[in-house]
Amino acid sequence: MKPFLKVMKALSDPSRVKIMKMLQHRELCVCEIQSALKFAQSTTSKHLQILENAGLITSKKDGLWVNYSLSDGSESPYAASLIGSLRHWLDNDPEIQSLMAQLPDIRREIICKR
Amino acid sequence: MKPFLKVMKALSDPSRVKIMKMLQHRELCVCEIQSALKFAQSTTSKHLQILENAGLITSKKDGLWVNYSLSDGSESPYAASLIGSLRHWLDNDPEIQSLMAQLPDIRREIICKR
DNA sequence: TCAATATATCGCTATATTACGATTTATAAT
DNA sequence: ATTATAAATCGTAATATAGCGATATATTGA
Repeated sequence: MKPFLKVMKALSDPSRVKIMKMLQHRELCVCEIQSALKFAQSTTSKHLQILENAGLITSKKDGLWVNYSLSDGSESPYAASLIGSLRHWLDNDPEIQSLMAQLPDIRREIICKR
Repeated sequence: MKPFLKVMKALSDPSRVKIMKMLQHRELCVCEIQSALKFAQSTTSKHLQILENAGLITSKKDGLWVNYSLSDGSESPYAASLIGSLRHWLDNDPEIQSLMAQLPDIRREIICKR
């Protein structure tokens, strides 16, 4: 039951759902997500840990950056199913849409270096 | 986003997942569910309200009893999808299995009347 | 080696959730 | 009408979650 609940809990938070939707478009580093959601760095990192622990996203280190992307779902059938459903869900949500609109402007070379 | 989050939150609690799995087998009244989960009546009722509010279950009054059953999903596409997935998910979970084993013995005529 | 940058983790506070008992409401039977 | 039963709602305490700033860790470049 735990793996299932992890996926449900992970997707019970609007910020984490937003992260999932952003990652549908491209992989992102922590500071890009932080900038998009206007959260503290620690908060952003925590959300990412929760999503990763549920098997919904994966991370790949690249020098100083950690790139997060959608998981292939091999870790959890529940994650796999929800990742698939989320691809077409919530695209018409106004909050998601405005977030997607600003996504092209969020580039690590410009946004990061604090 | 709210309707989606309601479904995810509703399914983030192990007791509510158990209720969903029990309702796959047959409709149940509050005191039957209460007896199966060993919860106080108010706690049981609250869980049912949360599931119903998410569009995952529906209720039908029959005299003193309120019978709860799985929703047809027409209220929420997210609920519809998860109701479908849950039909085959978690059947091998030990907690779910032992709950299902005792389900035949939980009958309102015997259990209720407190 | 030292400084700068990106991320992760820790400690704390505010808020949300879960559980209970007590009370209220609705229905049925006497 | 009165009593009994099933369920819903209210108030409250315990626990979990989300957010932040401060700190620790890891990597890069000078």
